[in-house]
Amino acid sequence: MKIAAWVLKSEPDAFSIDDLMRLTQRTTLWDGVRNYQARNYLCAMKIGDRAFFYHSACAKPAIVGEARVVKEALADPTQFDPESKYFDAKSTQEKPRWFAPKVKFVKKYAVGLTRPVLDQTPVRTSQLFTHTRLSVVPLSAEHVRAIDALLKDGSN
DNA sequence: GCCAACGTTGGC
DNA sequence: GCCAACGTTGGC
Repeated sequence: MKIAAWVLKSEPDAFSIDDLMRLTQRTTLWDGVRNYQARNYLCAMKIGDRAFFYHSACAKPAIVGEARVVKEALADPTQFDPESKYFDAKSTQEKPRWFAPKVKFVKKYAVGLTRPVLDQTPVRTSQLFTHTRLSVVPLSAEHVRAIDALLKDGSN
């Protein structure tokens, strides 16, 4: 599958799209990911790539907006910080295990694209729903077209 | 709060 | 290298 865009999942209680909007430069390092497949996807992200922001583990799981990759992944600093909950004793500066790209807020949707809505489109076949535990997921061009179609005729 | 799915760890 | 135990995620 040719990757056309990404989905970044976050629990809004921990870090929501509103939190991203409030940050200086509306930019953040997407750190703390500790899953190898997700890590590989983070490393594959290129500057300019589109990344949909998904709220998970909450009352209304949904794609709530989008961001854009502004810096390709570099060693995730939290893995070296013993104070961080993402500290990894097996990581070294020479051989980091975990990487984090930088993403910037692009927009928040007036109406989020909820699970039941996405389930009625080809997006249901994406790893967002077939590999529910993955927190970074690639989307195909078909998936992106389906999302754009929803955005066009909705209140967004 | 429950439960299913699944990734990770560690003993052998 | 297998597999059981365990921890975490995420939808409901």
